[in-house]
Amino acid sequence: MAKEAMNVEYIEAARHSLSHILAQAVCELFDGVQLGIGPAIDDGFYYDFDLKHRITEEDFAAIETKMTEILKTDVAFVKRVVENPLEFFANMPYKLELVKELVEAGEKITIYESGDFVDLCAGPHVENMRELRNWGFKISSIAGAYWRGSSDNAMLQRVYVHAFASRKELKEYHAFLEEAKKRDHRMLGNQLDLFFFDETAPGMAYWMPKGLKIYNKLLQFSRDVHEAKGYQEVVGPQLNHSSLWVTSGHWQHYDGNMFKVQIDENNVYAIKPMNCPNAMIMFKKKNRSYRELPLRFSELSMLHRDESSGAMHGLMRVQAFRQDDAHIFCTQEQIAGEMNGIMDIMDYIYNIFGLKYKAFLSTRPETFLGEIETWNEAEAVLKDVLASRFGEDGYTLNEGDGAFYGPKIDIKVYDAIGREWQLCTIQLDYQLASNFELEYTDSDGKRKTPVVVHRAVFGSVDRFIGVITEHFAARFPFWLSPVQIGIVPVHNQHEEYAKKIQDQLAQYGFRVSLDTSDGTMGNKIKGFRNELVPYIIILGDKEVADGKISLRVRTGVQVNDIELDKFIDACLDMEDSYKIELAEEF
RNA sequence: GCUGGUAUAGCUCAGUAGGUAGAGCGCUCCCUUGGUAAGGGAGAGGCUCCCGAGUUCGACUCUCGGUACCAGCACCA
Repeated sequence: MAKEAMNVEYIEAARHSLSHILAQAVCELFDGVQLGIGPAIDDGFYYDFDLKHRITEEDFAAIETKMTEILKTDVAFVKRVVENPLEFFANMPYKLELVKELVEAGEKITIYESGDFVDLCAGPHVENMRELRNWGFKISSIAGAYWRGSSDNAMLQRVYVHAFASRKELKEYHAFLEEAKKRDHRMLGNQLDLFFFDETAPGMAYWMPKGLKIYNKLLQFSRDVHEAKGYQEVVGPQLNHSSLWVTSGHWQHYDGNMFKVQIDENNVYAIKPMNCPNAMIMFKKKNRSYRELPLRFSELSMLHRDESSGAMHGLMRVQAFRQDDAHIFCTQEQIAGEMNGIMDIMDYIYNIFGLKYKAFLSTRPETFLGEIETWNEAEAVLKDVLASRFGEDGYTLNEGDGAFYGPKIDIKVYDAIGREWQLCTIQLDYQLASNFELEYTDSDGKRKTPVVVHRAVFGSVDRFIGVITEHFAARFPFWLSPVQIGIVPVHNQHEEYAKKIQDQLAQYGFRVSLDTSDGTMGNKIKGFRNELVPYIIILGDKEVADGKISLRVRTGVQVNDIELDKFIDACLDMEDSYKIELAEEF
């Protein structure tokens, strides 16, 4: 490959070439190494190994040194077709498994040789190791990884390496990771006293007063938005008898993820992991007419899911959480309208938070329930909606990735270090309504089964708080800040005036904190700044005399001689229109 | 669940080649009456150093088991 083309393909080829160097280094340093695979990834590459020796961080330096030595040999990467691949790879069980499949598929088997090292590989590679001399690389971690991504297989040792076209870029990447660490919502949540976890309730957050303020603000926001869009909020039982879960299919398909409560020998209840079955029961409570459709039930109830121990991750993956859930009962003809309605809400909400997102459409899997025509029709509708909003190529199609009961649209956003999190999900369901024998009377007097749409925009409210904590680096917009305004009197003789200002602000419902403790004003300002309070009002002789206020904005801007009314107007504006930026002029 | 790692004061962390433990921040009190990110001093706080067993005269330190958390894999109908 041409070196001058430092494009995505070249970078991938270079990273992949480096993965061969890594594999060669590991083979030279340790005995009995069996090779798995070693692809390029977003920030470098990895290679999977099977060997007796447990690779630890202490080995990293030696491996890196060996890699550098190998690179200095200036050896070319040479591609060759293997004539008798099954013999060639006879002593390499993992490679052999891959080769067998390739041979069966009628593929030619190619290898790349770089000096003494040979690896099964389709390429492409750089031409010569010389090209990699200036690359910056560093082993980042070692972790277990299942062969071919299946937990039925052996676990190999995966060595992750960060690799960039220059040492400078590598350094910049490490700086980025450092920055990202500072945004970690688990650290910020603890530091700012928003939430925490206790060993006695893994994956279930304790929400402290300041964190709960954010939480409740989001719930209120969600309620306001959805009520305006014709949703009606409901609440179903937290604990439901197993018979309900048998009807819904969860007992059969979601068994391992439900917390159960044994009442007596014959009765087991499960804490709900989802709201849907309760929504079905609420629909079924009375005879429904087509005139009621689309019927939109929203629900913000607590959900519990028994997750496997390694899955938990701060607020991003928890065992107890709330979805801003809703179930829409509609006709097949109403699907497009409902989809657009949901996407409107999603777009409106994500814009308020300044979140960039990506859409994914998952279509009919191999095993599915229902009529194939219904599926095709539904998928066509979803594609239309997505194409009209994002363009034909503006979304990702995951063929065959849908649930067995219907296709779905997922929306993903990214956290501080680029980890991907699913927030919004919209799922069409052709199964649940018939499981529960839901019907409505259509205009022709016939009884018909409604289509069910499951949807959430925040996804999990808890996860959403995790994402926006990192997104804003805990510098929340004015309307979401637990404490919006801090007041620091220069001297305690100014406290009376400060109290007056506080009262006036509180009249508008703003969350104001007046610091009348013994500390110095420098310390008080420090306190509010560490708390990331949007505005600090400082009041001394000058302000008392003029009847005004002076302000320290979280951005660092200092503004003096402000009339309180002007400041209040600005605050009301930020509050009512959910502004992200803080006003700096009054 | 799997592989590897971590667990010491409210927080961030240090520490003991095995002899019951420290710093900074925070907290309390005193002095300081101060104009935009750390004024000075004193003090309290661990007595199960995550939990349980074992080795030992003696375990926070070593061994084994458990739990939680961290990185990754698997999982996320």
